[in-house]
Amino acid sequence: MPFQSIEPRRLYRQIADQIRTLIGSGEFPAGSRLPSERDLAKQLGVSRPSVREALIALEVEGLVEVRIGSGIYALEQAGKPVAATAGAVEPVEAEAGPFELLRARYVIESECAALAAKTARKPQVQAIEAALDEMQGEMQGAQPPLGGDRLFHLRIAEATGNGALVAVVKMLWEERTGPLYQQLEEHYDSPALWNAALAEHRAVLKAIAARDSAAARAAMQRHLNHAYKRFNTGWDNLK
Amino acid sequence: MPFQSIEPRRLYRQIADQIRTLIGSGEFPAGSRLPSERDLAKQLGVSRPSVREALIALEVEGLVEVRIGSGIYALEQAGKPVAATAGAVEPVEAEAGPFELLRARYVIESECAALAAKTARKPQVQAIEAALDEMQGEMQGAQPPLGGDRLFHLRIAEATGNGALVAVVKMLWEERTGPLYQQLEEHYDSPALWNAALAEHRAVLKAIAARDSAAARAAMQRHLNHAYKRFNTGWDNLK
DNA sequence: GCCGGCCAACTGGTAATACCACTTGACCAA
DNA sequence: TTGGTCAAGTGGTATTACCAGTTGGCCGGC
Repeated sequence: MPFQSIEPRRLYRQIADQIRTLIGSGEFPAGSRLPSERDLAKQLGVSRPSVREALIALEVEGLVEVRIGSGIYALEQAGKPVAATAGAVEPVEAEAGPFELLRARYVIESECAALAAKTARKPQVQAIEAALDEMQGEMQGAQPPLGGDRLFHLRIAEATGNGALVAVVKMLWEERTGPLYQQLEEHYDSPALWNAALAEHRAVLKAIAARDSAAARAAMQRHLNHAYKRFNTGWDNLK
Repeated sequence: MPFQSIEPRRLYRQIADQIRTLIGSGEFPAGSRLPSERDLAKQLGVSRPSVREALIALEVEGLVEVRIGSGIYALEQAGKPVAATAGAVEPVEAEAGPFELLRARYVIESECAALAAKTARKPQVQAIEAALDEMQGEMQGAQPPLGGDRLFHLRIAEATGNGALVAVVKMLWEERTGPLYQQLEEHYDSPALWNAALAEHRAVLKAIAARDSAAARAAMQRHLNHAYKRFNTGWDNLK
């Protein structure tokens, strides 16, 4: 019984999503003026306060600028999640956002696992175990174990004792909130796949508990490699 | 005539600032429930819609969580620079900020160099060379070649073709702005040390240009290891 | 013709109010 | 103990109104 938590997304978020999409798709180019709050409310069939709430959310995100008495203007999207970090040189091989992230995690988290195997003590190992337990608990509740999954990877980073690495892993994980990612999550969301992920997690934990640095690195590499492949099939299905 | 633009900060921002301060000062500890929207409006002397707008701004920033029918709750402040990322478990080996960062860079940038050796093409190699030239130019001007140094490491990350890795390297570099770091920079700032760093950079570049992945990794490790030691002597001198 | 000021239309800013849906906890009955 | 109901409190949304700022056109004067 795959109950997915009933979560009536609040109106202002739905409105913000729509406007965000319109800006992203070039419907409202950077610098252009959007319709007035009243017009937006009318066109969207919602009240003006709701539109205002959505606009404030977008303003905080830095997507639009509100000028009193003048109107609402779309802004340059300087700080796109990650991809927009185009350097002075053209990219070598363009890779879509989610896959970029997974490759980066492959590189970084494998080394984290290797390091953790050297530095982790009992409390750290227990913390990782607890994350696995939470993951399993979520799965028994027929929920996608996203919380436990995240916790597992963070705990390993924490076990390195290096706050900067924790911050990096956390940062990469935050990127999973993008819309593209969420579509892929759905393809990923089957009990069989999650069970596979859980088993791979256990292998990583086992290597860390055994202080086997090379094995921990290899296990994490295997895990993220599989995740990459699983996403890839989901990607193909989307097209 | 230092006119500062008359900018009547919008009400919702003022309200958000106040609440943000209260959360930051521990008045509303993480997890605690804030007064209801109606109470906040009454206490602040503003209307409820304005309070709602402020709360939505804070919600987008990740400072509070709004639960329908229940109330508003202060959240953990996860996103502080780096150090405040105290995990649920006590750190293994406490390490001061700058050394944490260098260790993290050691792990991550070594792999970046190894990857770059595989993926870099001529334009990327030339971009790295340009960064070295800039570094050398700054040194001839008797300046600490911070700009060129940063550029060198960023160019290597860009040469991997992975935007996420670029973002990570950039993020770690930003942390160099801390006060503690700057004190150390002074100790680091001698022509002899910078010349050593430049030579190490060249070794990395040579390996990447030669498509030698393992050598690139080793060269970068050597470089950051030396940086670590140089900082360490500076650290001892401080005490 | 050109410049200045005025004014009206439009825009966002804020407030007040009302009603709905949800959560919570107390209370009560089986 | 269990479950159910119910009322109070909470956030969600809509409606309405009015204020204050911006904008652009109009019209007078120079």
